[in-house]
Amino acid sequence: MAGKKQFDMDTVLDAAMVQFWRSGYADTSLDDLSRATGLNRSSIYSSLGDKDTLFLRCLDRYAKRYGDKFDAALSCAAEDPVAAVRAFFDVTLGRIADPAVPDGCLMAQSVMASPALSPSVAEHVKELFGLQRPRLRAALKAGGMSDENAEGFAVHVAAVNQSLAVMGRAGSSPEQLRAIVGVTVDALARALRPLG
Amino acid sequence: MAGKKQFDMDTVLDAAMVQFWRSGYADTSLDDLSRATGLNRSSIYSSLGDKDTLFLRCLDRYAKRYGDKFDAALSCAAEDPVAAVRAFFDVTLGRIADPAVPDGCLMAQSVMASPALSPSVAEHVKELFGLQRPRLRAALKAGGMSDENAEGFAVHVAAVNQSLAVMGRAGSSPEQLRAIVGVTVDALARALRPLG
DNA sequence: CCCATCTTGGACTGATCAGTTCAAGACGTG
DNA sequence: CACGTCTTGAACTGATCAGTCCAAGATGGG
Repeated sequence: MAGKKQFDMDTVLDAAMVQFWRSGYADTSLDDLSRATGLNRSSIYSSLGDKDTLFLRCLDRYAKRYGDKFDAALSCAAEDPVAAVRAFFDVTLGRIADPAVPDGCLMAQSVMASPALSPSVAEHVKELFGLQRPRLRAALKAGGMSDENAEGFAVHVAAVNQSLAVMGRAGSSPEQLRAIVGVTVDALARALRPLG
Repeated sequence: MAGKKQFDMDTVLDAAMVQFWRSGYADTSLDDLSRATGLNRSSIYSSLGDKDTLFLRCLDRYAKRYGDKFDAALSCAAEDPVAAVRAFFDVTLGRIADPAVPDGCLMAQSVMASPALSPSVAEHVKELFGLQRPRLRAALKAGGMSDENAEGFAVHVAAVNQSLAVMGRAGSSPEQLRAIVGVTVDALARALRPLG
């Protein structure tokens, strides 16, 4: 059965990430990971490391994948910051609406569960989670916002964006999620057109 | 050692609630609960039921305690809806700042972990979590807001309020948390003074 | 065609989990 | 003072956990 790796690393990491994403770190056993990836326990250990190591890989994978999408959404911030923030929220709304992927947010639920994680993993989660605010601040400043306003809106938008996953998992409808971001986008549009 | 109950039920329920609040359902073992409450396993079972039953009691206790505070904060909505929403957020900000109580939010983290809970418990969590929105909607309508605006702001405020617990657990400072609610309160003030 | 190498599957370990059982013993009643 | 009742502590059960180990066997180089 062996001699050559019998699996595609990307496929396996995606499957593991989805498993952690759906059930969280504590409620994902190695048997769950084995079932989800199709790999045996010893194959997981030899190829992906122990549970903490694999979890960190999945966190990084998640942060990279959606971080890139967030960056792309915000890339037009200099020309149209309101459209950029709208596109930013659309990344999350699209992810929540995507039936191919769990609802919720791996980062948000890992942060919430951080007291139960090992300290080093918890620290890593918070670092990745904290990347969102500077990303937004830079975009808003590029869009012409003052330092102070950009700081305040950045943390607000990051918070609202994160809340969508919780509200979605709590059963809020897509319309309700759009209403949540609508208030923020309107406030941003007004802050950027103080003369309007 | 026995013949009469050796503990105060309120004290014990508070201790159990705090334990679930700090560590979540999955990462709270009966040994943890036994240590936190000072009660033996069999005493927990005979007096408080099994883990699910006790968890439900703690959820209800949490929802009642803070639900009452939220109601009190919103009671002045008819006269001053902006101050009411500000007071609403202050309940959460005060809770997060209170060192006597864990950061995070028992409801939010239970919702996030709901796929790992038993279906009936998950359903109960979502019901309790969903009480926030109608509470806010009624207050905003009492404050003179249109049905449509009240609905949108209610779900937005509920989302932002929930996000404070996540952001706080992720390490956001009290100033950042205030900035998050500041954007929402400003938007609300503007929506309520369309002629200003 | 053969052998060294490496993946794989499954069995195993010790720890911990939720939940049960029961004897020991403290209380209140008579 | 004696007895029934009820709480309590500790031991126990079967399941599941993360992590380890090793024989079986497929592969590719020589």
